[in-house]
Amino acid sequence: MTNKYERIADDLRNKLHNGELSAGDRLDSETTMADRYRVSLPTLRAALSTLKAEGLLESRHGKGTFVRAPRQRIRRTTERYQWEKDRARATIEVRGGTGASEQDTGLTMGDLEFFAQYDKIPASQDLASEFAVPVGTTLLHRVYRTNPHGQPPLSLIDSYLVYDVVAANPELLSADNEPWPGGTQSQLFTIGIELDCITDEVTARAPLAHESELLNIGPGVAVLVIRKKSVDINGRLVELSDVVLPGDATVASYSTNLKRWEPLHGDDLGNHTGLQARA
Amino acid sequence: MTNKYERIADDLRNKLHNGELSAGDRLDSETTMADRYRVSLPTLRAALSTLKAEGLLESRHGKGTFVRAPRQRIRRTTERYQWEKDRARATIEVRGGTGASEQDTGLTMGDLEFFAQYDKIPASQDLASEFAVPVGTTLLHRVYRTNPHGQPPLSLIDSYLVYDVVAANPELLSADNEPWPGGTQSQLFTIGIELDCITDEVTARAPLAHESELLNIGPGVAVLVIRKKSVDINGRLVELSDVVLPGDATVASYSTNLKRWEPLHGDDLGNHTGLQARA
DNA sequence: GAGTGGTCTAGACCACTGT
DNA sequence: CAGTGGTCTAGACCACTCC
Repeated sequence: MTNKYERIADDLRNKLHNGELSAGDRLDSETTMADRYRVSLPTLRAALSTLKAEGLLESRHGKGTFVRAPRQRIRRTTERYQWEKDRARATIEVRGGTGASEQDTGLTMGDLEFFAQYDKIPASQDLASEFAVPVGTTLLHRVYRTNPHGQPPLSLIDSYLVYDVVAANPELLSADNEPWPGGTQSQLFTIGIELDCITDEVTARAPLAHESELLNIGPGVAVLVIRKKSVDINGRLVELSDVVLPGDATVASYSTNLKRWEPLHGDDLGNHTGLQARA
Repeated sequence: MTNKYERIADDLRNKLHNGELSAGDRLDSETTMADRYRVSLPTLRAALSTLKAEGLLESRHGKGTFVRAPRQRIRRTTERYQWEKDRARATIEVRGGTGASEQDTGLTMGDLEFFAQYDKIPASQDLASEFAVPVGTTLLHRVYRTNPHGQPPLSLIDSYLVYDVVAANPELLSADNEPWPGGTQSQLFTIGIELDCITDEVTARAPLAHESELLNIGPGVAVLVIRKKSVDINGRLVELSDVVLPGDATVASYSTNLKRWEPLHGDDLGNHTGLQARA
């Protein structure tokens, strides 16, 4: 904490916590703050940039630096995986407006603008080993963006399938049929695939340049990256999605239900609650 | 991409991807690279800092800037929640060296140095609403750090319990009894609490200054934050942990098993696979 | 046009690492 | 000691926003 810019950042963080600065407020201009703290402009900007990375501040070019309102967090649960499976075989009327978007954002179609784009790519090392196919195997690559009405996207999704597998139904090869009623599991049903298990692998990292631009977050705001792996009832990975979500506007929720304890045996004389082992 | 520092960052990113630079390599000094790219030193440093934020580079004061070896990722699964519950009531001999650390890192005690610290705090607004108690209610605050043998910690854990609830067993009020054999669920068992469900709420953000220092990650490398909520069989939240993990060295894995489809009724004549609703 | 943040420069001094 | 990255300064010019 001997650094000037960390001290300034701490000072501003305090003002945010104790309410001296609150959501939407405009800070003084960079030059006036630099004067006030008696530091040079780049030093003050270093302080601001750490706060921007933490998602506390946001600066708008030509207007000023503002206290960021804590973003409404989108809750992403796994319940919809089962929900989607239950509807995958429903009639077209029931599947209705339920698109692939919902599967990964948890929002309903009515709230969303939908964008999808398909292309064919050769499997990279990474993807080839995930799908257990040779490197270079043709994959169907699907890109999804879902924006709530003109706002920046809530998620960037790159979905991959083995091309020869989905080619069994040519309707699945064109983005023109998106949003597909019932989502990905409904698409897979048309080629006889039933999912058994979906695993989310969650990591965090700094956004790439194009991600921070698309998601409209500062270059320092972290993103949550979910690699979603869909395995069918034969134990084969059939679909893989990399979902990129703004870290400050998302919470991924995962519940684990635990089995109830069986009654303990009366004749078991061990030490079940204490700290010391018996001699 | 018209910025100089982004172009430099892209150029270096390419060299990393095509193998021109590989893990452990030392880059040229900042002044040399600034000359080569014909930019000023601060500009070149801006390029490096974005790559450091992405976890691709790491600089060591006085030595140079190095290509970071992709960190071994620790896999954090939820299986150990059930595993821990199964052993919570076991004899002291069985619980053996299984400490609270394991619950949140997935490593075994043998690999770890253990640090625990307890104190009493009044409930903040946030925690009070989580526990459904009045603001200011006394909580037991437990801090855990678990280092693999002299290395930086893999996780920073802040655990909270309602003080009056755990006070039923005074042994639970002192860090001297850590690591408690069998972990938190075993501790809770001594005061008659059985867990029913554990929910992980996962978000991502930039690290705070002390977090990046403790975890030994650059100030830009994102962290994964897991708020783990343990609910007992009466539906009451009994324990809450905020777990901070280095984003580039962790993958949290969550599996959802799906129920098998029932056979479809033969008399159901709807459109189950096509795209068009029937007139 | 005045004020704002975004980018960039050309230096300076310090702290840390090796020999 | 020389070389490295970490911090800091005092400017400059540009792009954007609002009046």
